[in-house]
Amino acid sequence: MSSDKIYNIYQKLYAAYGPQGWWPFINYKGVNSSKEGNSEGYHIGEYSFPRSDLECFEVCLGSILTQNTTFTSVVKSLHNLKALNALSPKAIKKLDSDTLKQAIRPSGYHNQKARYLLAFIDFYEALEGRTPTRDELLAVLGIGEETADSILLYGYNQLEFKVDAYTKRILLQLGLIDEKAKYKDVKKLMQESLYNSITDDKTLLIIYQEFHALIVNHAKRYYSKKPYAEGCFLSTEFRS
DNA sequence: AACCAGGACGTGA
DNA sequence: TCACGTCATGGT
Repeated sequence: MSSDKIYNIYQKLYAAYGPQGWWPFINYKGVNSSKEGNSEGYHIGEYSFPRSDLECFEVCLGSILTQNTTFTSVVKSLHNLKALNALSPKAIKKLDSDTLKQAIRPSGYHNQKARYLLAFIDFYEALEGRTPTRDELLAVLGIGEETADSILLYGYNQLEFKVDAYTKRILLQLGLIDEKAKYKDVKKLMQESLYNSITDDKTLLIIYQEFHALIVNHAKRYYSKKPYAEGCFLSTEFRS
């Protein structure tokens, strides 16, 4: 049954790569923060994040900035904002438009992402610390399904599985979904499968957070350049 | 030098 | 609904 396959995939990825320590925070310096391919920000094996409203907001910032871009580019943008002392909602709002655009330029789409950030900040401030619903997030300009789930999963510790292009690509390769599978279809498969395997919500949350990170880690190695799945240990086991 | 990156929106069928 | 063009910089 495919529920078992999904959890089995998680176990194999975890066995191969270990805990990933997402979401990365630019001000976090832990003993385990020197993760392969990344130099900072990851809190491997620690799950009490975000530790403040500012860290929650940083997840939101990063989730928007990382749209269709690598996170290393986002880190540059976040450092630019930090240099402007503008990692808070109020401080970003005070920046003049061109300064903001220049700061986030490394992550691409700086014109529309600047608008997205400002739109989100208005929304975020109106929350006054409350956890947003998924529908509320989706109503904000610039927040689609993946970004909403990213914010909820890593910024607010909500049980919302984050599906990205890599997730679809791997599941398609393994024959667990078809090409026309939509975001909600893939999310439903992941969540229902994991729910059948894990009953404890706290454990489930950690798995949601680690699983997506593990998928990205694995996909960067074997699902970035075609032909996909070359050398992928999942592909040789699950397909057939 | 083409291709892809931790996507979302606007438009017209 | 859905397919398609657009948005932009940076790395391989």
